[in-house]
Amino acid sequence: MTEKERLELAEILFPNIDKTREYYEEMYPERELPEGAMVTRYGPSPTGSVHLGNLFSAFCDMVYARQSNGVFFLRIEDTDQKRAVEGGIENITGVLKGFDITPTEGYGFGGEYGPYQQSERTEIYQTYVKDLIIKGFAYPCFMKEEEIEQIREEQEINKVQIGIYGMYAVDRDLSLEEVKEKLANKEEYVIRLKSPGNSNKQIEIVDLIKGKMRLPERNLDDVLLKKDGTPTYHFAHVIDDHLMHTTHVIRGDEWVSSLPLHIQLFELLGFTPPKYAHIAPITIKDSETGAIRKLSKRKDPWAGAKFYEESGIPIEALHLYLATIANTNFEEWYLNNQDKTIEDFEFSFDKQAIGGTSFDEAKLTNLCRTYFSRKNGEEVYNETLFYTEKFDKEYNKLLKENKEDMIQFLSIEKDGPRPRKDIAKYSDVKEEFSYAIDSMFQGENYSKYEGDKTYDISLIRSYVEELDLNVSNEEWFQQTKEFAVAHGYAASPKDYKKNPENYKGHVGDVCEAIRVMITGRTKSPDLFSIMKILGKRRIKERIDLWENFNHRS
RNA sequence: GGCGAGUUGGUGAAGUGGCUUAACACACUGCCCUUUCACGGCAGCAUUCACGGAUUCGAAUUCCGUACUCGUCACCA
Repeated sequence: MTEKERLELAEILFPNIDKTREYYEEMYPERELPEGAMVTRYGPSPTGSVHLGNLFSAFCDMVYARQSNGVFFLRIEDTDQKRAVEGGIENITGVLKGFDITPTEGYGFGGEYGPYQQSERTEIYQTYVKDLIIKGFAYPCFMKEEEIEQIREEQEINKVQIGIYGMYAVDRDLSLEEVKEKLANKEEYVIRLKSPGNSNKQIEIVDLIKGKMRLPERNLDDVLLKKDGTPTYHFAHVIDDHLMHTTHVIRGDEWVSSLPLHIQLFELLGFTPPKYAHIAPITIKDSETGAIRKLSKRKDPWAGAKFYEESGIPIEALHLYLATIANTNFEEWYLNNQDKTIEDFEFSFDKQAIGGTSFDEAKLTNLCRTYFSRKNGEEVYNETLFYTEKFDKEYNKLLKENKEDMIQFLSIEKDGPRPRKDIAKYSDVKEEFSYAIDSMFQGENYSKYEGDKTYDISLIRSYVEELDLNVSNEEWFQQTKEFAVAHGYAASPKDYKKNPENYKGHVGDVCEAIRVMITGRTKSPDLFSIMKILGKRRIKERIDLWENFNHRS
């Protein structure tokens, strides 16, 4: 086709497109940003619930943009209406907010480079396609599905490259008359790229994470515009990331094989391609088969973003975990810089794992424990209150009614250099501090106590009579020791171990009896602190409770 | 099948030719501390980096081959 014919063809195909590329280039000028600022983007499809892997890539986008004073924008990639799910977009923005991964721009966040929803940008894509047709880099292809399938089979038999290219691209060189005729017959068509590539040649691509890669040049006539006039991912990516001035494309590594196409498209359109960073998927070793596979929403509860919120895993702890898988040196840095936060860490692409990252649940749990141990009682109280507001209304009410007590209990052993690590998630508070709320304690009684020891109730009663709660922890323990000795117990476990026959037990046994009676558990934070908060009256009530409970059973 | 990437202890992993008799963390085990549980301290936990070959005075690190794993080969993203 001559240039004149291509011009005519473009007008026939896109009569309603009256803008030019220059129009859009002018509309979306270069961003004015500081030197080295990265512009990243998260481009989810609203096709269902958000996966941990999506969250991870969004997290990376955020972190790199933030540390370089750049821009992190959200773009909804909804070019496939067949897969769209009702409420999908709201779900995405909701999850991002919930996880404190907040774009600085984009769908629902404002910005000058919108619309940030691909289904709203059809005209833009078509403008550029029209331009490609005029330049002879694209053409309408009328091939039917069956036809393509047949070619594919033939290619498989002949063991040649599969796809539409070269001699298989039968509509590549249709004359204007032929196109007009098919159009008149209302034949459906897609717009394909007229690829100038040669698959025997290789191109070298530098990926920020994976390093240098040699890939064959793309020689396939890929689809640019689908039958319904909407773009494919590849085309939309190139147009959008150019117009939105993305500097760093961070995405899953399932895209590396289409990289040559993307590069080719950028070149053909006369754009400078962005830098690419392809991240490996988060994997897991299947507990049954032992095979390494992608995290699956069906099999692994922690694959879905909802899981973290529901089970009460603090967002900040999850960020910590995402940071440790994002940069392999983060974990050690964080450990050595306890006073710093994620924002103080400088992430870099070359510290990012090239192979698949395995999900390590134990490590996440540990991170959570560390997180909680660094929070004071009031913070834990407030955050737990927030969590239960949504997921445990009943307990939420109790927490509010017992605020003063709760904060005191949650503050035990918090001020020292060795804070306790007994909470891993908000939902643990209820169980770990089950003794903190009277009404709950009475309700549950001692049914969860699994020990089989019997304790000397009258001994503990007389202990409580003598008990002085207005002394220091050291004095209290000294007095407890004296009490123990006076009643035939050893003052220390060591004494007891030396001559067990001389004693009924040791101080620890006395303390255990008290602990079990007033908390219903064999382990708890500092006993004296608990007794102080409880006060004598409530301690006595609980001993009565224990007695009644034991008599019944 | 083609193309690309990966393969280091129970786990996550550091490591880019000599400083590695393989860091760090988690888990686990033992001991210590201790009123319980934790926390903390000490010690143990890969003589070896998928396998085979090559280069080199020297390789987990470079090269070739094999195996396995993952990704991709749509008018889905």
